[in-house]
Amino acid sequence: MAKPTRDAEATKASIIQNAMMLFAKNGYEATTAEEIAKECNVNKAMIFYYYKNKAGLYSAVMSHALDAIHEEVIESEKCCVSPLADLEAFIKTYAKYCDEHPYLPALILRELSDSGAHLPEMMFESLRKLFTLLSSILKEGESQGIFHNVIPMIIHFMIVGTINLLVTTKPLRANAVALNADLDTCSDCDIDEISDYIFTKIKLMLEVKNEKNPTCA
Amino acid sequence: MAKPTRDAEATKASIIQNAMMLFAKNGYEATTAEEIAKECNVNKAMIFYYYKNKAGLYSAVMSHALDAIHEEVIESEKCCVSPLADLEAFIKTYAKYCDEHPYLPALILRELSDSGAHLPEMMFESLRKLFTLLSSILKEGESQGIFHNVIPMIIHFMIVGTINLLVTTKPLRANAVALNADLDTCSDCDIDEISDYIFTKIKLMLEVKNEKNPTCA
DNA sequence: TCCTATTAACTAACTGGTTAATTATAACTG
DNA sequence: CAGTTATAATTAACCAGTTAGTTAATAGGA
Repeated sequence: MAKPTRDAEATKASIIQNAMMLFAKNGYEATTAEEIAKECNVNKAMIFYYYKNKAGLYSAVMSHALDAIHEEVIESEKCCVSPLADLEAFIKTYAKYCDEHPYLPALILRELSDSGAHLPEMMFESLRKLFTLLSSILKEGESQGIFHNVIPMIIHFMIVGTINLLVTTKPLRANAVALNADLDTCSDCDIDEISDYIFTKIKLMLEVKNEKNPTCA
Repeated sequence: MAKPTRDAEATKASIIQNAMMLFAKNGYEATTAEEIAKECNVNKAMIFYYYKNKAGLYSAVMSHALDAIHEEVIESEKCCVSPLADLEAFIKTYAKYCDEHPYLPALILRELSDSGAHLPEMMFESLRKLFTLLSSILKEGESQGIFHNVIPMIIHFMIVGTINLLVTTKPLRANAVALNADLDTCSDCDIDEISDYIFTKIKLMLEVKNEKNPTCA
């Protein structure tokens, strides 16, 4: 069937998608309603028709993105074999999703750097769910005696922050190498190497017991 | 001596300081020239007189901030006792500086999440210097056989990213606890605990040799 | 006097948001 | 099923407020 001349769902979805891309690329303030409308060949008024105002659109975009990643991570992790396997699933799924949807980490980073200035309640919820998920994995690992000396909030930012930064700075790092060849910005590292490395290192960090002088039995 | 009625240096410095604060708090686009001018009791035209345009001011602000932190880290680290001590100095100095100047991490995060979209050359240089510093510490440690399996770029983002996020989200995390008491967002952690924890964990992560099965001797 | 610092007033461009009119479509009706 | 109607989707034109940047005039100090 040919696509209908008017299709509310398609229009709404198109607005969300293009807005997400533009918000991520240029930030909230620098992105104009007209720009978004032009990008998806839709009249500007449609944005206000469907999302009331710019803040409403932003809120919709963020919830959409965060819920999507949360679902993905939940999905991959429902196995519950062991805290270690869950941790690995968390890291790798999060990394892979970010790599495939690079606007997401940019949006999250920007929002966090505002300290949630215009962070809608709904979005805050979604962010919190992700943290709660990792937190429970870490605490389970600690109670099983696998992980030691865990501060979930710090570990969470260590994982999520590192991945977000590596994904968002990908073009920047490639550019840096072009300007200065003897600078190793890991610009060739693909996302699998990166998430593998992060998992390996976080694992080490959590598994070793005595922080000052690691001794073996 | 009484402060002169006209003092170019003081005016310039005042503009930089207040602009830094406002850019960090509200972002580049959301900060207006008039707002900055009002904040430092200076005529708006002075901003354009001294910094040509908004982008010029932003560039000046960023260089100023980044050079300051770089100098601070260099200063504390000139001891060169050992890679481990240098690493500790790097982490703790960076963390302390961020805590004392919380606009800096917000600015850096925002800029990185743009992937340096309007990142001026000058500022890029300053960011690079910081990375080069840590990189040389890590490589020295590796060549001395203290650190193992180091990818400087990832470790750099792990350290700097974690600290930046923890500093910028401080108010957000406090707020989260107020809304949901059984959520541990590390809102009471002070910067010394945090940097100590990060150093301890990064140390573990780098010192243990075999990633798969850590063995001793 | 001459140069630098400073100001108030101005403008041209842009932005979020509105509105009244228009079109497509589905539902109803006889 | 043709024709009517109600309503949801879409548009173009517009508005009021804001913003970066300019300019011409002025005041202070060496």
